[in-house]
Amino acid sequence: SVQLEMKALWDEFNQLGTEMIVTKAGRRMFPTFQVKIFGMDPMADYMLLMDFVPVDDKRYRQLRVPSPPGRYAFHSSSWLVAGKADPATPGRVHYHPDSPAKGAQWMKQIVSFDKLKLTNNLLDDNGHIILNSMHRYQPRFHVVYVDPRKDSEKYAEENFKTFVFEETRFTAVTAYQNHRITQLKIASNPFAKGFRDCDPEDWPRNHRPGALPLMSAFARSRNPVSSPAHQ
Amino acid sequence: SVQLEMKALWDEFNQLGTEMIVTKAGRRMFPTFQVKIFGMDPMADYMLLMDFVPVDDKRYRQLRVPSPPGRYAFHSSSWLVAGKADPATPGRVHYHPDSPAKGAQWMKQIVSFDKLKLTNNLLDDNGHIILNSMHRYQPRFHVVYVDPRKDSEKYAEENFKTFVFEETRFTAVTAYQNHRITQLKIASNPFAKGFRDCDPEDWPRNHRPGALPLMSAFARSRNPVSSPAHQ
DNA sequence: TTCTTGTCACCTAGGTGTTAATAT
DNA sequence: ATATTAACACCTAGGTGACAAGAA
Repeated sequence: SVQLEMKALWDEFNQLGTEMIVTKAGRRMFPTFQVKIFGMDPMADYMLLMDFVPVDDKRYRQLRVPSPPGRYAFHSSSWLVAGKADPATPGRVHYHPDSPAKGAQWMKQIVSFDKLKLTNNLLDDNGHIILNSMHRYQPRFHVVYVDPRKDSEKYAEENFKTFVFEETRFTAVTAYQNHRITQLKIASNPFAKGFRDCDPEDWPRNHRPGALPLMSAFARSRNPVSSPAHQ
Repeated sequence: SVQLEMKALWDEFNQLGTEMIVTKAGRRMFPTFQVKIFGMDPMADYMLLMDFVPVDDKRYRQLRVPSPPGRYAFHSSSWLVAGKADPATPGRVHYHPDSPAKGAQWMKQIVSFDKLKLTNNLLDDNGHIILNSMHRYQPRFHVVYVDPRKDSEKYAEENFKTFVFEETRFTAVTAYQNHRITQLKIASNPFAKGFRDCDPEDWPRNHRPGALPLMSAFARSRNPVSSPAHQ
């Protein structure tokens, strides 16, 4: 059996509609897909891998609602269906880099897929997972028992187990659409700490271009949802 | 067969008398021990590992010669035998973290032992290699064929191959003894770039101690010991 | 006196969202 | 109008020798 790590965080993102950035060079997922594994044969070899399947055959677009007077941008609200899915991307698979390894090794600590990267480059030759932007995907986790028997191909069915956590579904995007997702990423991803503005210490400091005093809430976000007190 | 990478650099260090820092927390080697491997069975599994054996049973100390007037320290010259070796350290072994892997995998690129760390902490529990400071060591590289036969222990001898490169010998130290070794490390290790002072570009900038004008030597130190010009 | 330890500024290496410019 | 790209400041994470203080 398999237990998803950081489930609470995944749930929080999923409730808002998780988005994952895809770039030409490849972008890691956040949250990272991590699991605890139970019930393996400690002495047997296993391969661990992930793939991503389309949740539906739709292409999405964001409904942008002009903000009320006093806000300068748009308020991203809900996703609309923009049409039928683009042609499917190459169905790549990501093997956990420690594969193959013994069951004991896999079970003794959390298994983290933090080397996995997502790209929208159909011609990617770095072995990254290729996804269509503005499409929804379901990550899947597979465990393959490395069968020592000569005719192991015959038993592929029973040596293969798949685990799906629906709370890890996401929309692939090239730029965040939902400002709340952006804020949750900034709040929870250590690498985005530079964009937090509620840190109790080391203020003031250098700001971004256009960041005036009192305006910083807006300078930091393209689609501010609510800030009653500027001007 | 096995080919040592960066042999020219190893030779350069060896000519001066290579020193490797050991710390409580563990310090990487520089140069890093890296090899190219040939002649494996591409489909067979191998374990790759390193260990370190004493070159002799001596403890060393540095002969320090006072510098000529105008220099503020000592000029380290040659090593003297300080007596018999200290009690041997636990003879640990470092498995390359990709072990076990197929011959094809090992041969298709340079194998780098850059995760290997040296420590002088006899109680180390991070799995680092434990060495005695002021003693000389010879790194050894071992290839173990993972024998699929049930009675593989019987064939341990023939499934085991050891490679020794004498130019990788070094003295373990807690602080560099030979200033030329320090300079060569600074010149060739990217992580020590901050201590180079002959960079052809981006000058002027903050200098190192000893680099004139005269005062900059002290600008870098936290607790200037003697600065003729500041009260 | 000689060797060891702990802390530091300064790097490498690479993961963030931001932003302006570009593409569709 | 919407989506994508590329450069960027700002982080995390961790590898350097220098240095002062401590230990033997």
